[in-house]
Amino acid sequence: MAIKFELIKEDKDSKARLGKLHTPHGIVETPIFMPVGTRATVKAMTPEEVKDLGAQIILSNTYHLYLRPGYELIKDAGGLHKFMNWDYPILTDSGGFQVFSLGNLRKITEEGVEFRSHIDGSKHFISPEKSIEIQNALGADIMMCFDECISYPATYDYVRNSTERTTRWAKRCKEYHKDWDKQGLFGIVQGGMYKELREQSAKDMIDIGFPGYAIGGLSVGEPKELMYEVLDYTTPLLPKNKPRYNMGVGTPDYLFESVIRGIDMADCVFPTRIARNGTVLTSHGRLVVRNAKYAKDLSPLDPECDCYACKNYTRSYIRHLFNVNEILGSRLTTIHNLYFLIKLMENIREAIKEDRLLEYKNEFYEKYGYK
RNA sequence: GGAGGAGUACCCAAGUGGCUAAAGGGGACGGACUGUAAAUCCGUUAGCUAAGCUUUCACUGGUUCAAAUCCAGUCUCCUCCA
Repeated sequence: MAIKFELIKEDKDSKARLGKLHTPHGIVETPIFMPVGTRATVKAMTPEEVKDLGAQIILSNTYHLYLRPGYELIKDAGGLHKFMNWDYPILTDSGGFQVFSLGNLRKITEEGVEFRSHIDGSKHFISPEKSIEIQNALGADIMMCFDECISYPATYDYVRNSTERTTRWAKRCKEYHKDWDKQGLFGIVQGGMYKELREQSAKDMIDIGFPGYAIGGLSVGEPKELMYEVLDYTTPLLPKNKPRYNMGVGTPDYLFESVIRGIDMADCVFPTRIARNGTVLTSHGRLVVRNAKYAKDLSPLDPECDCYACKNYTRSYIRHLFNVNEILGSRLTTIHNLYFLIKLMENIREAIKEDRLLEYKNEFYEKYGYK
């Protein structure tokens, strides 16, 4: 089996876990934050930089790579790892999120999803089998089942029908995938914000059986308390000896709250996206570095940070770069934000190890300015 | 000296009697961003005691119920001819 999860320790005050995720391209320490590199690149970063920031695994995307450059090209290039020069673990999303994000550009049927390309409007059809075929060609260590990420709010009937279909699709994904020594495949629990449907979905996914389970359909616009509530009752349903992945969360509070509820993995475009838009995460909260008030501020983005950007550059300089639309601005803020979350997860792992996660969380929240 | 053209908000620029505190860009300022249709998107950008009121389209005066828009004069700039 390509994917093995080693549970090292459980936190005494919460459901947090410390673990090691074994993959064909190395071991990932959990809980982990995974930077997103949708189009075979973590935007603005070289893979070497991503690695130097401490990233252990990155995400990429089936739908985007299928459209461009095409999965056969990547297969011929020796797979995604080789193609993008990243020799560490990769997880590919199935295209399921695009069923959500592409809105009226897609049509869902039992067979699969018809997409209108967001690039040129051309029609494409992705079924569970097709998604796995593409992901097999890409060769990521961890593949995701093709699912529908349901938007919020959604009616009970819609969620039930969609979730049941996601379950049928998961079976088809599992059946289609052959080489389990080379690549793992995770199931995705859906069920919207309905407890009963989450429970059913979790049970169904476990019955099908995967080396890891994700909780999908969260962080789609629902109030955060609702997300925490869903995590509260969904996470404990998942097997202890398998990794649990909360898809699409990446603010510090979401990460803390997920980990505390027993989540091992998370990914998010948040740090890289807001970085390119001129916002950074700091130990004292978010800071919009392109704001005028930093024009003459010669301090680093975060005085308590020892990332490359903070060690070498000032807010004033980085604001200037944004002001004149120089690409280095985005690069520096991206470096900082990724480092910030990677370091945060490192601290979280350390805190779990020392049984002081909740203390650490409280300290962090207070300083960051949460609540 | 002669002929023609132009002066609009921070900048460029549309508008040539009422629906114009004035289109559209840019800039500036602020906000959003959560399995990436994103180096994107949204909002504000004359002043105020902001419902409303007051002062604006080079300047001065005039015509009109009503003027950025019409008329007269003045100033400034541009092009061409001497």
